[in-house]
Amino acid sequence: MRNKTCGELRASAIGANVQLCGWVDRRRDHGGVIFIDLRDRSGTIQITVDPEQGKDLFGIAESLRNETVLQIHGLVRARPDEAINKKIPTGEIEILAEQIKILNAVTNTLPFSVSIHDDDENIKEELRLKHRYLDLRREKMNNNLKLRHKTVRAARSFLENEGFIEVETPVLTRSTPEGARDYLVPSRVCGGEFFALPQSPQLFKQLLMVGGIERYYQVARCFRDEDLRADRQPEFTQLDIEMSFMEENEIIELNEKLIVSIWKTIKGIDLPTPFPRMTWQEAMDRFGTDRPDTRYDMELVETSDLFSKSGFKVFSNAISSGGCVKCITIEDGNNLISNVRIKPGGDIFSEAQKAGAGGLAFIRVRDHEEVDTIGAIKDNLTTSQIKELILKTNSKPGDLILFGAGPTNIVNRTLDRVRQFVAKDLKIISDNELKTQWNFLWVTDFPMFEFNSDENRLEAIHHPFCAPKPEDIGESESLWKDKLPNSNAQAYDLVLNGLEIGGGSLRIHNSELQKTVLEIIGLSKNEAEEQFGFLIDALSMGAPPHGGIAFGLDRIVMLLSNEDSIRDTIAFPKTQQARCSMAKAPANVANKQLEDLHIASTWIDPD
RNA sequence: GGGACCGUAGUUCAACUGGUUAGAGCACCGCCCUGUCACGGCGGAAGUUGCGGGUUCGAAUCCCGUCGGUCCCGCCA
Repeated sequence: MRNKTCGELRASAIGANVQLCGWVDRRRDHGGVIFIDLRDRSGTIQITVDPEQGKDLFGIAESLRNETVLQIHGLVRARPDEAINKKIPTGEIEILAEQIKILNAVTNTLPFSVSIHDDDENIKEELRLKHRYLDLRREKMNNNLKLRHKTVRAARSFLENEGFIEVETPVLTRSTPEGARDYLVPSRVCGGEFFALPQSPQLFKQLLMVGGIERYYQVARCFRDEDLRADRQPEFTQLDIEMSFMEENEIIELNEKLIVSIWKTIKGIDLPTPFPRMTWQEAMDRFGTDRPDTRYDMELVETSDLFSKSGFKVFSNAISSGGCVKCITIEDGNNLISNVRIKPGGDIFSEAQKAGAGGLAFIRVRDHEEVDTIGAIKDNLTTSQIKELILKTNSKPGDLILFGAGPTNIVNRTLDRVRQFVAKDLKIISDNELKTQWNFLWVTDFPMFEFNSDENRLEAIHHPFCAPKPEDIGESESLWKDKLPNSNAQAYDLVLNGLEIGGGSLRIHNSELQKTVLEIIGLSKNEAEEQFGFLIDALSMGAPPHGGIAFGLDRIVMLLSNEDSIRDTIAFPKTQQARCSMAKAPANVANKQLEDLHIASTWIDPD
């Protein structure tokens, strides 16, 4: 149908007869001469329709509307000097139309403009999702999908060179107790039983290692039936990787190279390596989170020593009951942030509250080591304490110091949140830096478990297949059960600008150790056997040491394309109600279908 | 499950503390225009103000409910 694309033609093609296909991006009708911007995936080019080419041709050109699908036969010719458009790549030339065939007319009113000229227009997402096919035709979305493809291709090509093979794993699998809520699929053949869609191919990729694949990857669709966010979809894509006979450091280094090659391909950037690394403990101490945004400072400073004997009860009580007092220093905060904002009712105060903090103490540093604060604090501060605080926080006159006091996890959560809120609010990183700075960080040495107080049991931080640090559990099997709860895992997350973009670990390849871990998270022997028996069996039949990682592809593409939502990187995403407003899914099904599946709905329509 | 914000011609927005005929750009329809490129000019059509209820002499505006969308907490790696 075509022998050239719109965007590829240049002055070198002058004199050629070409056939093009595409959409009418815009039509400019001068009565005598008509210009059509014809658009395809590659770009746009101007089609000129001259009345001298005949009434029929001109009549067709007059009837065209935006987004009409055309096939054009024409002659590539130079534009007159004064009509050259330097703003577009094809601006030196135009196509003199000799034949226009309407491949498909637009008979419906368009819900929004697709034209590249309107690409920055603020179209409601509701509409975009309903008519996603049109939305995808827009330049921005078209480019995002191309960028996504290039990202995957770069990963595939890198992994190919490193000896990885792509293996598909089942989408119909079994439900497992840990982690997110499963999407379930009733089995017709096995009445009363259900498949679950995989939250990740975790177990299968480990079993591929036991199967001697040694190096596996997959662009894997994963499903989690939890509430949505801007960066969370019920179905999302992981770049899933697993390898045998690799130590933690070797895995990290290889994955770092993978990321470097992706950024080189997509952005043309040579990322400096090695990426910085930080233990989980250090991340929590210095930033209050396991995924610190290291593009700016404002680090958390531990001031418990200073206030342990303070007469300010909020501080001293926090410490005596096992918690801590930490603070962040906001440079020039005295000018930038008013008391209204950090006192009850203020926006910064309520950020702290949302994190669970009871309050948000503050000290304003003035000249000559004087400070301003509330009376209750000031009355209990000695001159030497002030001196030490200023020294410790490295603060100077004009700075505002904000305090969190209480249980350590709440203090960390609070100050992390306030730190991010203030950084965004004060534009401590400029909009430009936000989009051009790539601060990668490996966070390592996660604890194996954390206590779930609701269920009164230990819970795996990543998942229950992460291997502990060998030095933490020792050689003696009989001590594992006691040592494991306080062990760290050989687990690592890759953090980029405060977002987790991947995470992985070495896996347990010893069946006894695996049994012990399952026991610690509260599975009985029977439950462990029932749910993970196949894994434990496999581990006892010559499982190689192995480990891997999974990257959140949607998030990576979101960052590479400077989008704020992963929906803009997914061709057909779901709304926040996990609904597809285009296909109108989910939807009711016929009773017969339910009968076949041996299930009945308990749903009662509110109407 | 909870909190916040949003919903007005096809679309993007406007309409003061509630006030009588709900406006404008683009798109659409008609006419004019031979070098534009976000072409231009003249004219026209286009509305259950998401839906339901309430308050009021009077509701796009205030209140309640509901549906849809977005952001966030819980949840989720």
